[in-house]
Amino acid sequence: MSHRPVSANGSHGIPEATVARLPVYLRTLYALAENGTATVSSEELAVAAGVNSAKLRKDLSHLGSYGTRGVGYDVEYLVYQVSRELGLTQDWPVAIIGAGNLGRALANYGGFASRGFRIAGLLDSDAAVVGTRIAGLAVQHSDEMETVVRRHRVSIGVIATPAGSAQSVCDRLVAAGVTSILNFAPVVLSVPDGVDVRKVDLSIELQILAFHAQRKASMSGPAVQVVGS
Amino acid sequence: MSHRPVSANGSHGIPEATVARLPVYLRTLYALAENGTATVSSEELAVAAGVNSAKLRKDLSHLGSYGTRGVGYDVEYLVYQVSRELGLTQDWPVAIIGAGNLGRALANYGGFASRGFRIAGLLDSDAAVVGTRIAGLAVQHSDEMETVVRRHRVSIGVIATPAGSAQSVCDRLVAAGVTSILNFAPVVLSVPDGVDVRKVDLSIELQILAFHAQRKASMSGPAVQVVGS
DNA sequence: CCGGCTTTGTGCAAACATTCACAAGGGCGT
DNA sequence: ACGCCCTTGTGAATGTTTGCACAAAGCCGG
Ligand SMILES: NC(=O)c1ccc[n+]([C@@H]2O[C@H](COP(=O)([O-])OP(=O)(O)OC[C@H]3O[C@@H](n4cnc5c(N)ncnc54)[C@H](O)[C@@H]3O)[C@@H](O)[C@H]2O)c1
Ligand SMILES: NC(=O)c1ccc[n+]([C@@H]2O[C@H](COP(=O)([O-])OP(=O)(O)OC[C@H]3O[C@@H](n4cnc5c(N)ncnc54)[C@H](O)[C@@H]3O)[C@@H](O)[C@H]2O)c1
Repeated sequence: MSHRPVSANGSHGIPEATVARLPVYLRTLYALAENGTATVSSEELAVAAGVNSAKLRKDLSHLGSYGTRGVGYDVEYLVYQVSRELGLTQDWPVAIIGAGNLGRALANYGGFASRGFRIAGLLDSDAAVVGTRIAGLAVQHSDEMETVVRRHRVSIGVIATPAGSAQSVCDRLVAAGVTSILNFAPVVLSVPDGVDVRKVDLSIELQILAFHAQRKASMSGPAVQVVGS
Repeated sequence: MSHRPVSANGSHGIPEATVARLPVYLRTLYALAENGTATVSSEELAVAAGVNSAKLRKDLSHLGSYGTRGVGYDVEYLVYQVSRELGLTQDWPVAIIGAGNLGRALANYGGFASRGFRIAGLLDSDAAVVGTRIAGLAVQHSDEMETVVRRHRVSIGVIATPAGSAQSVCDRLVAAGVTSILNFAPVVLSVPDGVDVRKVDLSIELQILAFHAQRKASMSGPAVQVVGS
């Protein structure tokens, strides 16, 4: 997903690749903290997070100099710093549009609320679904989208409708003031500048796996190997 | 560049970034085909897929020279070529481990089977769930994992269990012969060389969105708009 | 058959990302 | 108080991805 190339490398010059890894570090740090670990070296943390330790250090160095040479990082302190950088010290109201199979699974997902993401609304256009309660939340009609977004100051919208409705739902969310969208529908959404879209696409992930699986298979399988040279 | 004389280039040269975009192009091409479009230019396809047209052309050039200068690409032919490259001309049996909220949503997901991915098994360790039918499939006990993987020659496994079980499920899948894993559990899986893991993590995506949302908020909010004192 | 128009395929340079390798810094044992 | 040992933070080297810009190539109208 290409984002705008961030106009100027202002005070916040954190590379996109780093931003994408910070949540992984954070999760790893939480696990360590729960485990009673007070201090961790870049090497240990890197192994636990599945990355190279130099990369981890460089990533963390973008947030500031929070380690102690010869010792490592204070787990609790680093949790705080990473959380702050990611904006997790505040609450983020989220609206989920589409209460089908996926929308319901998302609403039921505990890990959702666990990091400050609060479901402010669960909307659907199907009258048969509206009014039912999911995870303690009553499904609202999607006519309420604008109202919900404004009342709860929702800035993050999750699209879990069929592909055909995704763009129009997206447009409405944006018009209502949402500036960040997580899209589960298999379509490329088009949005105005200033709005961030991230997609989660099961089918794409499987196809990427299939590509590599095929490559592996043609290696050890039939004798169709090494032609080039 | 040294001109490799022949053969389609099955040789291992497609950049990872390209591989990740091919499924998007493929989806876009299917939409065009359904729409009756027979031929498409790189510019049109690029816009529909949400990428730069030079990038698209370079991506496609890795598969071979399938365009016609002055005209564009034949949609149907390109669908075939991209599909072949991704390994979608064959069937990929998939096993889903964990038939909870997410596992059930996945099993019910139509787009799953639509590209040659066939659910060969849906497994769970909970006796209360085993035996129930989901999307026409009986949930099997996870003791059957090895049997299912071997009998159906499953090479792609989908992990939809709680985080705590994910690594052990992963180990068993790998031991049984699975070499590609799609992981929905919020943990870093460790696997031997030769095994591919891709993760889908809702929580990470939200945190990335929160980071950018925070930055946007601090732009227009308080007078941080550096203008030069 | 030719010249003009359009669009591909790619050389190249810049931007971005990863990794190595080590000097600088800091704690700890003596 | 000192020096040893460990680990951070980062310059520099290397690798990857992007996007521009344009020559080469194919179609079409005349
Ligand atoms: N289920 C999965 O595992 C899965 C996986 C990957 C992607 N997806 C994608 O996620 C999306 C949802 O999948 P699903 O399985 O939940 O589908 P679903 O059909 O079960 O649910 C879709 C819901 O959206 C509602 N809806 C339709 N149009 C709407 C609108 N304009 N406004 C509000 N609500 C609307 C429908 O009433 C329905 O309840 C689809 O785009 C699907 O391709 C699903
Ligand atoms: N629900 C979501 O929207 C969502 C979103 C993102 C990530 N996730 C992650 O996906 C995973 C599944 O989420 P869920 O909401 O479906 O949870 P869930 O609790 O509803 O389902 C988990 C299922 O896995 C089964 N299970 C547990 N251990 C097992 C084992 N060893 N072998 C086989 N099956 C086993 C359980 O019996 C249960 O049926 C979790 O790791 C969760 O963090 C879920």
